[in-house]
Order: sequence, then C-alpha cells, then structure tokens
Amino acid sequence: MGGAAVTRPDRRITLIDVARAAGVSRQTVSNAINAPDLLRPDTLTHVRAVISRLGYQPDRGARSLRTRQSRLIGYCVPPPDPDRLGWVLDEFLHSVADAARGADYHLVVFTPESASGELDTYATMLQTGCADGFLLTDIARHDRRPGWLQRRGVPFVSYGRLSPRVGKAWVDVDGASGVAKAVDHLTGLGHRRIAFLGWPEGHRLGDDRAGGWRSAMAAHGLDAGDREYTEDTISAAARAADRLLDLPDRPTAVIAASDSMAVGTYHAARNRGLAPGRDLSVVGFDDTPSAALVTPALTTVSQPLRDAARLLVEMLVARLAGEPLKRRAVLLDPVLVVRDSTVSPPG
Amino acid sequence: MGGAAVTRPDRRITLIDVARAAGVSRQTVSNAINAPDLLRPDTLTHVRAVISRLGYQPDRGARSLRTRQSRLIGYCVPPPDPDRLGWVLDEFLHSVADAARGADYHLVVFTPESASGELDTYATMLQTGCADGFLLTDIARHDRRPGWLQRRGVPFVSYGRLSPRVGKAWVDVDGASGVAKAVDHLTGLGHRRIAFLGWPEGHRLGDDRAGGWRSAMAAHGLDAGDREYTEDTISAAARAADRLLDLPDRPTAVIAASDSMAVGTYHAARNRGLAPGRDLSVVGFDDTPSAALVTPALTTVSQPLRDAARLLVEMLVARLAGEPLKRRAVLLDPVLVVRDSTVSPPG
DNA sequence: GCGTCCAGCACGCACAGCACC
DNA sequence: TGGTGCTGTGCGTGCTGGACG
Repeated sequence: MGGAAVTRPDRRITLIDVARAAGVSRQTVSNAINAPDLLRPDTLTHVRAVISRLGYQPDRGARSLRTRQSRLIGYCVPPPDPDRLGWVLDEFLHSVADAARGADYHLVVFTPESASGELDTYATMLQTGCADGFLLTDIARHDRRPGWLQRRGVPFVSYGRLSPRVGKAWVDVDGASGVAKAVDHLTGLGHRRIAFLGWPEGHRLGDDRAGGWRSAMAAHGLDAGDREYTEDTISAAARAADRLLDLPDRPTAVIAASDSMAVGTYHAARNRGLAPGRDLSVVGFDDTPSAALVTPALTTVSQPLRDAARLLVEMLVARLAGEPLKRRAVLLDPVLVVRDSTVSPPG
Repeated sequence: MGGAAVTRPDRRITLIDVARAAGVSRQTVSNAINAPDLLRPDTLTHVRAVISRLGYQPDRGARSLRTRQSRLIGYCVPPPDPDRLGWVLDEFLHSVADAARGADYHLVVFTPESASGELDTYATMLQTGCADGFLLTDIARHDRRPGWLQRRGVPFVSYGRLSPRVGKAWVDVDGASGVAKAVDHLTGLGHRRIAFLGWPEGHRLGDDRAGGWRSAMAAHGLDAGDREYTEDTISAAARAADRLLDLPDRPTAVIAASDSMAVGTYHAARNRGLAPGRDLSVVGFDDTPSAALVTPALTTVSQPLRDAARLLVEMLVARLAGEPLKRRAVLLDPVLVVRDSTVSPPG
C-alpha cells in the first residue's frame, strides 16, 4: 500500500459542508453564489464568510451536469506555417485567457482531428460538453465555420470581420486606418511614390488594407498605381516586391499588408543592392515579435491585441448568457509603431 | 417567443438512449466504452455499432462528476516579455493539444490570478475540477511550482529538467549536445576563438549549455576562456557581447545561449562596424520563428518540439492513470540549423 | 463456480415548489 | 401578502453487488 493516493489530495468541500457549517440549507449556499439578491444581506454576509473560511469552490463537473454548460471557451489553434511569421499567438492567448478567467470561464485549445473534418471537431467539442462557445481567428476567404456554427445556433465570436450573413459578433482591426497612418507617416517624411504589397483581391483583410492605401494616397493627391498582390509568405512577397522595384520610376517606399511580406520586401531590396531603411522605406503590418528584431527594425502597424481579446471574451460571454450584445461589430484603431525601416527618400 | 433556443442544439443522446436502441442495459453500454473486455465479443460489436450509429458521446460533466476527473490538462501560459524573443509557443501548443486529443484529454490554458499568487491559481484549478494535472514550462531558478505540486501529489510534467528532489517526470533538450554541435560546426569552418554568451551560473539550462561549450572546446583542444554571463534579454546580451568583443584577441565566433542573446550580439557587433555573418559568426539557441528572418539568417540549435510535446503528454497521461512511467526523464537531442550567420573566420 | 449482464445507488449541484414568518 | 429559506428531485455516469444461465 506504499503508493500515495495521487488523485485524491483530500476530501472535497461541498455545498453541504458549507451549509452545515453555516447553519443553513444547501440551497441557501447555492443562492449565495448564483442569486445573491435572493438572500437577506446578513445571511449573505454570513454564508459568504463561511464559504471563504472553508475555501469552498463549486465543482465544475457537478455544476456542468446540472446546468448543461461547461463554462469553457473553445479555441482551435491554427497550425503554424514556417514560411509565415509566427502569429502573435503568445500575447493574444494570454490576454484571452486572462479575460476569460475574469468572467469565470476557461479557455480550451484544440486542434482539428483531420484537415478535412475540422467542423466535426467543433461538433464533438459541443456534444461532449467540452465547450459552450468558440473563438475564431484566421477566417479564410470561404471559411465554412461561421456559417456552420451560425446555423446551429452555437455562440461564437470572431477576431476578423464576418459578412453579416454568417455572423454578427466580431472584433477586427481597422486595416484601412492603419495603412492610412502609414501613408501619412511616409508622406510626412517626403515620400511621393508609395507602393502597396497586398494579398490577392477578394480577401477581406487584404482588400481592407489595400483600400486604406488607395484612399489615403488619393487624400494626399498621390497616384495609387504601384501595387502587387500575392500570397502571404516571405518568398512570394519577395518575388512580388521584385516586380515593384522593377518599375521604371521606382517607388521610394513600400507598405506591406503583413510583416512577413515586409521581410520579403527586405530580401528583394537587398538582392539588388538596395538597403532597406536607407534606399527604400518599408512598413509592415501586425507588429509580430520579429518586427523589432529584424534589421533594420521594422516600422509596422500594431494590433491592439489586449483590447481585442477583452472585447471578444466580453461579447462571447454575453452571447453565452443569452444577453443582447452592446456592440456587435467592433473595429479597433491600430497604432503605427515607427522604427528604423522608414526614413526620408534618398536624394 | 421568436428567440431561438441558443444553448440547446437538440436533445443530447445519453447512455440510456443507446441502451434502449441496442436492447441492453445502461451498464453494458458503459462497459462497452470503459471496460470492453467484460463484454462478449458479439455484444461488444453490436453495442459499438449502435453507439456510432447514434453518434453517442459520453457527457464530460456527468463523467467528471462520477469519476472525479476532468480529463483536462492545465497549462499556465507564461506572460509575454517584449524584450525577449517570442517563445515557440505556437508550435508547442499545437503539438501538445494534438497529442492530448489522442489520449482523450484536452488542454486548458490559464493565467495566474496575480503575480504573487500563482500557486493559488493551481490550487483553484484543482479544487474546481478544472484540471487533473499540469504541464509546466519555463522553470525558473527557484521555481516553487514543482515542489508545491509534488508535495500535494498532483500529477505534472515539466518541459525543462527538474532536480530529482522536486519531480521526476520531465523532458528536456540536451543543451550540452546542441552547443557541442555548434562548436563542431564552427571549428569545421576554421574557427579557433569561439566565445560563449550565457545565463548567470546556477541556472540549470544555462549551466547545461555552458558545460557543453566547455567540454566541446576541450575536445577540440581549444581554450574555453572567453565567456560572459548575463540575463536573457536582447539589451543585456548586447552589453555582454560588447565585453567579449572588447577582448584583446577578439573571438571570431560567438555562441549564444538563446536566440534573443544572439540578436543582442548582432547589435553589439554592428555598433562597432562588424558585420555578423561576415566578420563575426554567431550561433543562437531555440530556433524561434524570428531566427530565419533576421539578417543574416541565424544559425541556431532547434528544439524538437513535436517530440517533446508528444512525450510530455504521454508521460502525464500515464501519471494520471496511475501507471508507472516507462521513461521518467528524457533528454532530446537537438539539431543544428545552419543558416547565414556562420562563415569561415575572416582573414 | 464462472462468464455475462443488470438494477440500485451516489457523485455535487441547481431548479421547482412548498413552508414559514 | 411578500420576502426568505428549505426539501425533494433529476442531470448522465460509473461503481457495487446481485441475478441469471
């Protein structure tokens, strides 16, 4: 019998223990937690004192069985891609987990069972009571998840805008505004030929950012002719940036739709003997951890991740509680972080 | 009444439904899932067929209430530090979540309630049945978590070695071997003066990596005199690298104990007009996503994250099941990823 | 007695409805 | 009466002990 009882630290404290110690019934203790306004103030104070004295914590299993809720938020982590800059998962996750705890929720991360059956995984998570609602990120062009969840009435929120047809609760960064800030910054430095390197048209995020560039250029009376669209990888961006630098009247600055593409632009510039941050100004988007580390340190548009996380959790929790949303679609204004990759145009 | 019943997609399928459909008792269905060897083969086949036909999934809440287990693995995400390179959280989390699902576990990420009361958070997670065991990373010098968990008999595993006193189940990267590979690589290029930039002594990881450098240098008949120890941030590393480059007979290569410190070395070199990857070779450790992006692309020691994650989950699941561990402490051999920051010494 | 399978109970909680002042 | 607090019940499982052949 030498083995320690690993799974049983000590007997759990239950509602009944608290009730006995406080001299009230189970239900009164339950109400003290879930419906405090049903108790007389002095009873409430007394029960609460006993609760904290005994260190009582409601059991999730039992509560979940009774209420049919897990108080768990599901988040399917996107698979890492070596040719894309690491996402800002670190800070985002931290912020989300923090906000969730504030609402007495927890965050469950999971991966799809198979590439094809991602939706099945969401179904399983729901059926087994492993999540009450979901947090979505990296919404793709024809993403099936929002519509699927919407049809089933499953609460979810998205970091990334949604078409009204498939969902109403989302938070996103105002890409147009972010890129416009980059244009303002560059014109302030004296640039007139500012190119844009974006994603293929039809991508919501990409179109948003490209639109911001176009209108900001127009606002400054500049021509928005120099642009290339390509997929969001370093290597593809380098090829696209090459085409921009091949233009007869070469741009003096490039705004990229992501940090990955900005790094690709660095490569293209160096390949023809141009020094980014001296001969060519470059602006990125996302402020990934790498942005501050590359040489020259990258000027980039930073997403307000903490605010986004807080809002997303707030919205999801409201949906889970069946409450109406105060704000359904929130566009956050990003900040331009100026580093060393943007300087006055040469000459 | 127009509002849809958001929380109730449709009535759940329970053990009883399956039992009725299969013409057996609840318990037999339960056994088909948890103790298949108690059933006659034909009964088992039949029941299993009905289970998959109805798409039955055991309810986590009920199961958790009965078994006193959540089938949840807790992971406290370390707070992001802007002056340190983003951790490799992305890939690690993905791998862990993947491995956990294979064992019918899920991963709950959480943050400490307060900086001081991290242990309280672990206690709460346990008490509320929000985790059965924990995954630890970033073990600090005098980390209180392993001992605390150990004393309470809480199952946990650590990514990062543990002193036998506070825990026996861990997986770690063989830092000494990784650094030795870096030394071999550099001597192969013709370097003789290879400095080491590490963490203050007493840090297990740091000592491990420093030891690898010392013994590899000795094996090559080289002097292991050039070393600096400092904290793991870019700025501190830059100052320490400065001191190395101030040495009368300047090293031609620097091996840093982390990618952050390698980037700090880049800065220090450039400040005195030395080009890393030409005048000075630099090797990092960790292969963070930024390593491939900095200029020159950083040669670095890569952690086998997938293997680590798989092993960690395997060990934790075994501990949770009360089974003996096949392997308690596993040292994984890292791989040197050669990029552009290491070249033959100048001259 | 052995191999299968089944009925009753308890896990800890929250809801409905009743009792009290 | 209305504000408070209490008792009975069931959520879906898995364990214990018993029944059947």
